[in-house]
Amino acid sequence: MTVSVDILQHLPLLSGLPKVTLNELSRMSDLKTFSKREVVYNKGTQASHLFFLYDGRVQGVDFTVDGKEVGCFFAEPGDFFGELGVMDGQEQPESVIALVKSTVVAIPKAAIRPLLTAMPNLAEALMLKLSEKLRQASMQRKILGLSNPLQKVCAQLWTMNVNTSEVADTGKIPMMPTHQELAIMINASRETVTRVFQLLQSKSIVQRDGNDLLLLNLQTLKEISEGTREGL
Amino acid sequence: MTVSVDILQHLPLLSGLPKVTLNELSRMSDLKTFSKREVVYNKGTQASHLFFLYDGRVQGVDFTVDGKEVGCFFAEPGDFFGELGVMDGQEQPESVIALVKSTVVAIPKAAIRPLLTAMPNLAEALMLKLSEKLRQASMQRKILGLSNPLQKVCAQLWTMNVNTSEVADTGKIPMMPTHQELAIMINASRETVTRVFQLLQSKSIVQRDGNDLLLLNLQTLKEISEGTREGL
DNA sequence: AAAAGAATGTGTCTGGCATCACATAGAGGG
DNA sequence: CCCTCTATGTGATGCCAGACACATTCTTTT
Repeated sequence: MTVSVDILQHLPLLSGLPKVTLNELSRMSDLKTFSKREVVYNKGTQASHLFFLYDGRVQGVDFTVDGKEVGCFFAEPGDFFGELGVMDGQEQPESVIALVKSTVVAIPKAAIRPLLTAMPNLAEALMLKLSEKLRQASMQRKILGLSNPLQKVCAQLWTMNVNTSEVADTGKIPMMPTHQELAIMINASRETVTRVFQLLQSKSIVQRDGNDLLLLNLQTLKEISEGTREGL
Repeated sequence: MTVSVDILQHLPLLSGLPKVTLNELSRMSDLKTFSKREVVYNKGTQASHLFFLYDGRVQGVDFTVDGKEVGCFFAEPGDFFGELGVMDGQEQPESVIALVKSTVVAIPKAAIRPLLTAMPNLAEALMLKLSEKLRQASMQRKILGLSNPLQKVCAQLWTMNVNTSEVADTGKIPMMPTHQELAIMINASRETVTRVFQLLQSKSIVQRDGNDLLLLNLQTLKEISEGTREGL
């Protein structure tokens, strides 16, 4: 029932807050660990907390009535999620599931709401974060519009890439999601994703490295995702 | 180079502002008319204004490299758009095009930004609006995940419906977009949308009424969109 | 009223992806 | 180290939505 101030301070959204506020948040917040596959919260529930991913990876998912899964977003360490229910008081629009063992900071809605009006720069920061989320949604929408699964996968990998250096021609995706988890993000079948990966590996564009995925040729990856480079 | 205070006041986001502020905004803002098909702003440009749709209907669109159009959102009177560029200073992620003759209020970025920090309740209102947009994006994502075009169309119509009364079993979509414009929203071909409409009309679920579309049977519409009602 | 241009309607064909059905390979746990 | 479960790999099949090619209707313009 207490999260170290140090941890809170390293969350981008909260880093600008004064010590005294952080101390208060620290007392009210909670650090929870979720094992692989565990549900952080369910679609349709009322939001009681704002969540920050401290470590691991979670995925927002929804299910169609016929049982098909739809992937909505991935969250990386530092990201927050579950904000919609906190902001507008409506139900959570999707469920969130831990893809790997994950550590999550949960801050009660009641602790966050007052800060939004009291601290203008927090409101500003949140605004920026929401913009970022909207941009990501927009990007994901474009990926879904691609006709070719190869393009979809490459575009998705491109957005997930964390550039190690600024001018690197290689990249890395830590704690790479499974084919299935990727598939529901780009609206494709698991098998199709597997086949695409076969191709990308055979062309030395990507390479597995334990739990991580190495992107060996970012240039080509990008070109494929953009529909250039017709010759595979 | 002036928009009447009355118009500004009727925009949901601004309705809570004090008279003096509205007066100031009024002086700096601009009321522009766009004819059908006209571009409000282009993807990739820097945002100079925050836009509010006063009348008509606009669509956010993007293009894939191979020329295919992707529909991102529809905006209805009262909605704002182009906010991302204003908020984070990045490029506009998509182009916005008037689907019918539309009237748009353009407020300079420089006039809006200071208000966000000065007026906490405006910030709050904006936050809510951004949440709403995120929810819409989430909803749209789910529509794209549906496997059946019939379901997609029905789900899209369902989200576009403006309920005339609260317990109505019929609805209406004013200034109905064309099949093509719908198609790019749900990631389907124009012909497929046409065929779906043939079916829906033959079953008396929808009916054209000039520029509007009447939804004659909301119940069935919803059931189809949810995958229930297998027998057409 | 005529003509041009949008929007919609409809048939045919085909390719590519989902689906199913397994095989194999890893990972984790006792 | 064996066993179980999950993840990945791979072929065969079917089907449906996209692409193309027009016809037709509706709208707008002059």
